[in-house]
Amino acid sequence: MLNKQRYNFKETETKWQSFWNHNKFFKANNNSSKPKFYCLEMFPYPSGKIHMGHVRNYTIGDVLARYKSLVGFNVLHPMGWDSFGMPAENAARENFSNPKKWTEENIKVMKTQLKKLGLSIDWDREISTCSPEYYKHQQKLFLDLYDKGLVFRKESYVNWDPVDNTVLANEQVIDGKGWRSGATVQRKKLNQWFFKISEFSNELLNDLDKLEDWPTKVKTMQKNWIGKSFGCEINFKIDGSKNVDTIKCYTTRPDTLFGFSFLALSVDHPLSKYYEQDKNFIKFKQECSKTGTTEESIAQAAKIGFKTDLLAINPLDEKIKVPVYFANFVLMDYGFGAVFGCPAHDQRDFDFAKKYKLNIKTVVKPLDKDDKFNVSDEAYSGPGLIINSEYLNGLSAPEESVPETIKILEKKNIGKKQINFRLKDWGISRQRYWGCPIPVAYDENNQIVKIPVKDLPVKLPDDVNLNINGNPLDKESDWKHVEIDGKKCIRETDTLDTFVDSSWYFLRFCSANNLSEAFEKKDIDYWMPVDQYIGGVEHAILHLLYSRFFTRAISLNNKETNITEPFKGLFTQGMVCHETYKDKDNNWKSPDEIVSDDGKNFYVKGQKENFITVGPTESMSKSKKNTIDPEKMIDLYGADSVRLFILSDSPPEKDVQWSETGMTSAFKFIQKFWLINQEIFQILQKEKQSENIEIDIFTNQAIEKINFALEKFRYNIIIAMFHEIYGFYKKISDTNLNYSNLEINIKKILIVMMPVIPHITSECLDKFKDKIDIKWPEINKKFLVTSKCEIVIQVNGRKRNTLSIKKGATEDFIIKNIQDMKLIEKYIKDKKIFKTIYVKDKIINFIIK
RNA sequence: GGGCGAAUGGCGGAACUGGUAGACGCGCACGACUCAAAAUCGUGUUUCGCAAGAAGUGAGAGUUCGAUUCUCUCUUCGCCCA
Repeated sequence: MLNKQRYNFKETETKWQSFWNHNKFFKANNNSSKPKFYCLEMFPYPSGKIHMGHVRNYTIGDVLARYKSLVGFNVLHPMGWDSFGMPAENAARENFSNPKKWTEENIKVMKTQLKKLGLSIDWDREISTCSPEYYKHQQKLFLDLYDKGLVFRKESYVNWDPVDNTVLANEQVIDGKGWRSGATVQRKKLNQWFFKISEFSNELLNDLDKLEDWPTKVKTMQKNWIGKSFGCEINFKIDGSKNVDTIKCYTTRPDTLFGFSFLALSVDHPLSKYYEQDKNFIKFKQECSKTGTTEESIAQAAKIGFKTDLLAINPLDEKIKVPVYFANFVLMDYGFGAVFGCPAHDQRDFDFAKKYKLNIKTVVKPLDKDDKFNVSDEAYSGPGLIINSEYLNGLSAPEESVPETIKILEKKNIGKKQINFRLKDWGISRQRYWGCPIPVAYDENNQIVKIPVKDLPVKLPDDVNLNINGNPLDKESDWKHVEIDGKKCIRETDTLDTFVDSSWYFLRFCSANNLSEAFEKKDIDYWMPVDQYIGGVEHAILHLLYSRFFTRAISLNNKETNITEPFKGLFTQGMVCHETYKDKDNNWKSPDEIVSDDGKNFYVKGQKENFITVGPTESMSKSKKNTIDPEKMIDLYGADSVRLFILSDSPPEKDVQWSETGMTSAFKFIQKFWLINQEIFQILQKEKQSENIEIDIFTNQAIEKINFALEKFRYNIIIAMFHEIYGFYKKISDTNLNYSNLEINIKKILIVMMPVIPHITSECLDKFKDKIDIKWPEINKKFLVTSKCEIVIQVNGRKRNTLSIKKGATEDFIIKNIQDMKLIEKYIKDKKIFKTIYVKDKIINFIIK
């Protein structure tokens, strides 16, 4: 009898992981004649432990990388750590530790965890953005961009916490209040560093069309973010001041000029200098500073204005003069810091006009309304026809009216067509310790001095006092004071936004071990672009846009590199979700804190009376306590089982629901699969029988389906195929006959299962004495076409029967067969067939009356 | 408010260019093994109906011999932007 052994996943997985490790099995070769494939998943932030989102992300990538490698590509599949950032600083402050130590410990833990998943990663290329070996190159790149004029300094607003005396990131502002102090956040001007991303607005927009392997959803999001608008600038003549003749405005709706009722300026508009002595204006400006810096907070804030003594003249009708205000909803960053107000057709202007009792004149009517249409409760911003506008009347808005108005303004020489972008320059200064130091200093005249390349990297000081308000680097006087070329200077204490670190790490992977340069031309030429980038959709805008910008910025005026798009293919995976639980006191409970006797009603462990309310399935988060620890799952069920389950239930781009039963079912499959492999291996030792063509047919068809699913990221149907494969080979194995074509086919099956469950398949393949070259099997097309087919017989489009018949039959032949067999007799009895539709080898449809 | 996407059994989800709806898994039911249970294996499982049969892919219309698939309107949900 068979000696059935239970599969010891721990032993087998450890064995293969150390085999891959020691043999550097996944080392990518920089000098290969093979075609390359660069497979990259978004690198993790080392927050402590890996979570299920990582497991899903890296499993998806690993399946692809292993598949491509088996198909014959030279695969680059690296991993690194996005290791600068605030959480390290916060954690260190709380634990009186050090961000560096905290980060390095986390990396150690998470690396071990990732290795337990059996990922096919070239660990020799591991990078960490917080290491000086990484950021010294980044500092060099920063200086290069500075020399190209793509880096500049300007005054800009930050979220200021007046209690903690510190700058807050947008996500640290919750309902307009500081996350730690709870103080109302103010806007404060600081001199900050920027990347001139706006220089590439047009390119970044137009080149989206080239990205065929990106989800359209992401492309649209980027398009909207860049926000190209067509409009015009208008010079409004100003009455009532010696200081100013005209004010320049940008608008996308010049066609509503006859509805013009006020002109609004940003408090930072150059004109504000004439009001700085005015107490009321100072008070107003202070009031404005209470509004946050995000677009959302500005949109939600109550609209307030400060009326000046100026009057703006309507360029289309000089008799009309309207007041000029300073207003809190106008930003200096957009247009020229001045907007013309047309309350009837812009909700913001409408709110403002209501508040200050300004004229509201309707100049556009919806198509289904008559000329007496009047805006009353809210602005109308939809399409329509122009009314109440003299010579513009009757034009369709906006498609005819906008260009026509621009033409008129241009003729009068008071305006011109202009294109505007919503995309603003990228502010990269952070008033934080745990980030890449900006490699510049300031001399005694406060002039910028670049740190000489020979002095790079500018290293972060190791031990700093984090328990102070503001940027810890400001207080490091030893570090701050530096002598450059004999001049006494003070270092820049701002550090770089961590998005900078991740904007070029994919280039570094190509030459990860080159100590002197960030990357080498020949490596980039070979590996770039990333063939498949995989990550969460939450990075669809910023990270991807910044990376696209940075790649272009590096290539600008650079003879060495001329790449523009870093990521040829993009795939965004869904989140991992789990049910949520609350106890009777409304506290979140984690899945391992609760138990059930009947599988329906849950209570808190050890407290039978404390019943649990099962909440909706939501993405795993610590705050809702609905997380599952991947390492526990790997220890309990093994990496292959976890990989199998995380791919099995939903298509990768959709959210997947974690379930204990799903997990155990994957585990059971691995066990069953091991047993059947043992059985088949025993059978293969027996005397050979004739061949069984069904095995070839099934196997080739299964591989065909798997190939298709792999190319389209339909990984869940691969898992479904695995179950079918099991079912088929179970039947074969039950015959207990060693068909002469069994061995060759079972080997093929083991290979195509490798990308998903690499450990168990490696172990099974290893049992065969004649070690085969493990390559992705070719499909033998002759097994894909079968000689017979089933014709569906329909009557009036409804399926009534089927007919199994040789392929290629004629319509007459089929009709004869059907009539002979009386297959559909009762449906066509006493009826007349007046039409027959026949699709060869598929369907025959009788139309009767 | 705008943009994008989705909606299929008790549940997660299959169905390539319009051509047998519900693959595969979970759950459930029954059976085998067992003193019993768990585990395992087998069978069944869209709904209504004893059956013949009928209905059926969010709702409604349209195109078609034939629509989960294409077009239009609507509803609900999700994501992003405001």
